[in-house]
Amino acid sequence: MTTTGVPSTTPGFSDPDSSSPGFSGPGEPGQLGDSIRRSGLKVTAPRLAVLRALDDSPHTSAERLFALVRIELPGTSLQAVYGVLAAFTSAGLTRRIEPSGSPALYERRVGDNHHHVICSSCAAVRDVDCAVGEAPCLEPNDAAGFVVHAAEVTFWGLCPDCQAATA
Amino acid sequence: MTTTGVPSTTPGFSDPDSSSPGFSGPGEPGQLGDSIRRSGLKVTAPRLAVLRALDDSPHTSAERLFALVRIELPGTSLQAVYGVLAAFTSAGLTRRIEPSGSPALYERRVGDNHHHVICSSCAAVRDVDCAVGEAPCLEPNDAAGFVVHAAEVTFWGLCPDCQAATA
DNA sequence: TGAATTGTTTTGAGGAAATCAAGACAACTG
DNA sequence: CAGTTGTCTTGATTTCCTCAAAACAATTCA
Repeated sequence: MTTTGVPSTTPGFSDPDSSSPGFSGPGEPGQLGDSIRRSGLKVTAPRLAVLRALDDSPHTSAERLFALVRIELPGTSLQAVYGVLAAFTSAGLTRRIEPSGSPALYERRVGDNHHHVICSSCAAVRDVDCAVGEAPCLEPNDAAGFVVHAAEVTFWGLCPDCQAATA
Repeated sequence: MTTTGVPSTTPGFSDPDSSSPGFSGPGEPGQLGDSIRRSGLKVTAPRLAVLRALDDSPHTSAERLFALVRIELPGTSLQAVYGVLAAFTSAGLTRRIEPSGSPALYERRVGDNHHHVICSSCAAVRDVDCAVGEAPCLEPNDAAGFVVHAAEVTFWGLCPDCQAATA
C-alpha cells in the first residue's frame, strides 16, 4: 500500500522519505508528520495523505489531489483538501502556482527560486532552475518605481511526448 | 485543450489613437475600426467601445471593461464583452494575462515580448521591458526536453503609492 | 489516563469568473 | 437592397474556490 498505482509523472525532486506509508494514529512520527508538526500544524490523516500525494505527483491540482487522497482515505472531503492546501501554503510547506488556463497547482518544492515550463498541448509541468546568471529578470531595467521582491517565470513550449506526437 | 493565456507572438501592434470617440455607424473608418477590419473581424459598436476602453485603461478585466463600455453603450451585455475579447485575443489584437489571484486582464500592447510588474498590495499593473539582454530567461539551461517558444515573466512588488502609504 | 482546549474536518451553501447554446440581429458582399 | 455570414442578447451552466456552522480529533494539561 505504499504506492497507490497513481499515474505519477514524478521528476527528480523527492523528499528522502520513502517509507512509512500508512497512518498509524495520533502521535505519528515519520518525516512527513514531522514536517507538518514543525510548521506548527496538527498532524492528521488527510494532511499526511495530501503531503504523500504531492511527493508522488508534484504540480497537482486540488481536485486531482482529492482523487488521489480518496484512494487511501475515502472519507476525505474536497473542502478538507482545500483546507489542507491553504494551511500548508500559508505555513510555507507547499507552494501554489496558477498557470494561465489551469486550476491552481501545488508543489512541495519551496524556498528556492525555481520556475516552470508548461506544455501548451498537454499541460505537463516541469521544474526549471532559471538559467541566465543566478536571478535573471529579477532586476528589470525600469520597474516603474515598483520595489520588486519576487519574479515568477513561466516558459511555454512542447513537451517531448507532444513533440513526438506532432512529428 | 486551448492555449489560453500563452503570450501571443502576433505582430501588428497599432499605436493608440485618442480621437474618433463616437460610433458613427457601419462602415466606420478611423484607426480603431481599421485595426479591427484588418484582423478579419467585423466592426461593431461593442468592439469599438472595448478597444477604446482598453486604450484608456490597459490591464483591465472583462468585468471592468463591461462597466466602462456600458457608459457609452448601455445595451451591451457582459457576454458580448467576453465574446469581443475572445475574438480580439485569438485574432492577435489583444493579449490576455492571468495574474495569480486576479481575473484575466487584457491589453492592446501585443507582438513585443514585454512583461508585467504587479503590486502585491493594490494589484496595480505596469508594463516592463524585460531587462537582461534581449530575451532573458527564454533559454533555460535545462527545459526538461521541452521546446520553449514563449516566456512569461511576472514581477511582484510594491507600487510607488503603496510604498508611500507603508512609510 | 482522561478531560479540556484548540484546531481540523465535514456538511452544506454560495459566489466569482468564464463558457456554452439558441435565436435575434447587424455588418459586409455582390 | 437582399443574402450571407458573423455577432450580440438572453439565459443556463460549469468550473474552481471560499465561507460558515457544527461535529470531531489531535495535542495539552491536570
